[in-house]
Amino acid sequence: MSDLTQRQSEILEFIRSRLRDTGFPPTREDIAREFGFSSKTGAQDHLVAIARKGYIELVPGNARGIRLLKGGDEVLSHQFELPLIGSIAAGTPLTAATNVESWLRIDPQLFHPRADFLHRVSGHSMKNANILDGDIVGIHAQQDADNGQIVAAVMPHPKTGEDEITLKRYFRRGRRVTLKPENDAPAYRPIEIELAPADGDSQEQSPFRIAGIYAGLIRPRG
Amino acid sequence: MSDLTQRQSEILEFIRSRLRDTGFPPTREDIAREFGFSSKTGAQDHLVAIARKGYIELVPGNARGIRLLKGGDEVLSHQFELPLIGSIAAGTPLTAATNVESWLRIDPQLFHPRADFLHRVSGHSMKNANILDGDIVGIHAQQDADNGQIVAAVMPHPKTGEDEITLKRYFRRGRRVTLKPENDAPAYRPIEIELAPADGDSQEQSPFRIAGIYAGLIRPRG
DNA sequence: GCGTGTACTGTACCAAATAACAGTACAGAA
DNA sequence: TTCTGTACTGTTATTTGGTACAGTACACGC
Repeated sequence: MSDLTQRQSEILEFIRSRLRDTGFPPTREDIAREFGFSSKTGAQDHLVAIARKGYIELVPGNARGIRLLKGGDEVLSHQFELPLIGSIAAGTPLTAATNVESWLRIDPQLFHPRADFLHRVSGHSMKNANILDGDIVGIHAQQDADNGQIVAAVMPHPKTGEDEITLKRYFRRGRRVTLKPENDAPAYRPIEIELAPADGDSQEQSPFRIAGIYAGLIRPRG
Repeated sequence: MSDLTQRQSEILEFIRSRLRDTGFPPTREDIAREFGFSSKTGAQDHLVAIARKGYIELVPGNARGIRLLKGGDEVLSHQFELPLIGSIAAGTPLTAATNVESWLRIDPQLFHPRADFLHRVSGHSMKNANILDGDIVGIHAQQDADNGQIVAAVMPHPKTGEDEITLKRYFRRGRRVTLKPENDAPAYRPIEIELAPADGDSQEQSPFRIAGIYAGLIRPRG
């Protein structure tokens, strides 16, 4: 259906999500920041390409002058839908199109705080928090969390090495982070992480990052 | 309905029309030009007033950072909405308009079996089934149930006498029905009910009826 | 009469944002 | 091999747009 390249449709999807979340389109700089470009020209080039293919219209000289053309009513319907995020392709932003398993028709505003995406829980590690295997949790996207909050952490799977989302209760003291499962069984051990010192020049990748905080759940069966 | 002044609602309407037509909000200068102000400060003052009254949100430092809050003309089909049933007015069918507290935008097909209506749980009587106070349960409407299923039972409140919905685990042996809470605390006692003999002419009201079976839940907060 | 809110004009500053120019690198088709 | 398109980095010029400050005028309630 799409004659857009992978990257281009990711960017188009980002524009849609920004419209959904903030009510207005992103700037070139917003796009560059989201995808990790160091220059906004990269974003501009993509926009021109997407516009040339007829998916958006660029209004010259206007800040945020991006108008969606195709799939316009899709934007409206996406207002009450949430992406279900499965596994995470390396180096992609979380809600990139490739990581979206499906869209579920649920009003994001049902959750408090508002949910930005969904994730299906597998396993029983959060049993004591009444989050069960097969539940779909709503996650409010944010980069940090308070002590004791349940977070969606992104970290490589111990065996496959592929990035995945897990729910854990978050505690931090200084540079020491503890991610604690909520299950008394001995198999469930807290994960201890020592954050790299924050010297601006460090190239080191943190072993995990917070994708957001737990904002509620859906249990799809009785 | 509107605590906005004449001028303020004109400006709000202009913002809406711009979003419809161009896909992004107007700038202060756009507004000033439209209404013939010679200075954009006039527009800014109006925006601040409208924001203060809760109709829009201004995102500081962002070009066109205007977000609509109220009055998004949401003409949505009920196809992807479910009624939240609160207390039940005497002699009304369950999903009669009077009993509907609100409509929540959730795809009924998310639940298995499909949900026909929702009900907010109050109390901890189903704690062991991992259904908590404040959870919103999806109910699949049907008149009977299998032994061991969790049902939404309609019965008069012991004090007020008003019909209400409660969740219980359902067991039936002959004419004897047991509605069992899922909580070990001694305060939660099973309810035992003797059904009236089923002679077709009986005018007798059964002391309870099954509104449907539990089909899953939504927990709206983290 | 005084304070408060609405409805503007006019000036000014500066961060936000667009947009153009000059590159590099790589992949696939002609 | 050359050409075209994608996917960027880096720099700079210029405009757009937000916001603060200082006013004027009028209406309304206390």
